[in-house]
Amino acid sequence: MGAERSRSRRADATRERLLVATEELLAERGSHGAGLNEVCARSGVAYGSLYHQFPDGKSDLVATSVRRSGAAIGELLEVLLDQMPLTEAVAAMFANGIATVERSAFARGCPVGTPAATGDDESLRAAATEVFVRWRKAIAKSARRDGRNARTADDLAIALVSLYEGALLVARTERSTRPLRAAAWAAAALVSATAS
Amino acid sequence: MGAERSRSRRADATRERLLVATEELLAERGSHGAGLNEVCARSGVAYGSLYHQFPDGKSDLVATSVRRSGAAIGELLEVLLDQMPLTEAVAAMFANGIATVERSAFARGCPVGTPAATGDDESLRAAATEVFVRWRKAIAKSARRDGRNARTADDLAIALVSLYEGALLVARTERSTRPLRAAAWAAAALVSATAS
DNA sequence: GCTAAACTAGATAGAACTATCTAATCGTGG
DNA sequence: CCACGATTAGATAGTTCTATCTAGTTTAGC
Repeated sequence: MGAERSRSRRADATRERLLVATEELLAERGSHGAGLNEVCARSGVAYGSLYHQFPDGKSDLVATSVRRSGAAIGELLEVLLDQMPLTEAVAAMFANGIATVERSAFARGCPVGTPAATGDDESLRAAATEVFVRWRKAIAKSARRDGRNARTADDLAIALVSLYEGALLVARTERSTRPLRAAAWAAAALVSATAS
Repeated sequence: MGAERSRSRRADATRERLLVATEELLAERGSHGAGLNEVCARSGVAYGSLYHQFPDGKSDLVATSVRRSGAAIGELLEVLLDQMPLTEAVAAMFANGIATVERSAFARGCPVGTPAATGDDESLRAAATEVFVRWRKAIAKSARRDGRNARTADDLAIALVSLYEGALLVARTERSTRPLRAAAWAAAALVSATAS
């Protein structure tokens, strides 16, 4: 799979700036609300460059952004799960979610879930699905290590991802971290309730 | 508050058709993805009528739709919570969510959460917040009846709403009811884990 | 049944968005 | 250090979106 084509340093920097701006906008307004004009304005990259870097246009840019954001969060999650027990890693992820919404004054939600919520585009949907599956697999693996059976571990992992996404959505809507704190508490209760 | 201005039967029917179409589109694509053109096309109502019925335009239409959908779901929830124990009512709500996404072939999510996820509009945000608060209050009341203290009841209620919204989002993204089934299982576990 | 108000219809203006195209600039291998 | 491919810039075309405007139709009260 996908050995990345080598690119110049300059091009990489441009891609990076475009993807950062796209990720922000997607987390704020979803896929329909993220206009390419604003992506360019925020990133300081010219319109033409966008289509050079992402020849398939918006669809390409959005799917790449979702995969990238999702991979970054996934890596963090995997590192945490390797270093500490499930309970603590889950708590850390919710703390991270709280930090995200607070830093942006409740403007930004999840850079994967927010665009996925509104996406009528198949490549976006596929990218978001891959991301959710990766997250879930990492959690399920840790849950099995603690002695849970495969089915319980999977269900727990899926529920934790859903809870995280939902709590970010509600928190951003209500402009309050309370939903995230309540969800973190519930996640902990869920983890211990399903402990072997 | 708000005694509704009396309206003709015809006007009520027009409003109704507009709101139904808007609710569908919002649940499918969020607020930015729901174009007024398509609202009119789906409802068979002319463009001008829309602005007669909703003089403040899209903002007005969307907020009204969110409030209406939210009230309908809230009423169902309240009725269920009055008729059966919390566990069963929660299970019924998740079953209802499964039916919704299946009936629409995974095209529609929550008519409140989906637009809220992408909303940069204050009236939409306020409407969605009211809806979430209503749902949560109904659940918390039932949870307190079962002997939970106020804090636990509130946190449980908030978490259940978040879990529901997140599971709908993930289920629609993955085109699978599995996230909703896992979330229903987790919700039941959460309810019994917090039982007095 | 007639009149006035409420409602509906469809055209249109103006802004925003995606995508494309041409010219200019950069930077790296020979 | 020069020449050529890779990259960037900004203008522009064609859609689609929101909102408004004017004319026509229906409903309800007297």
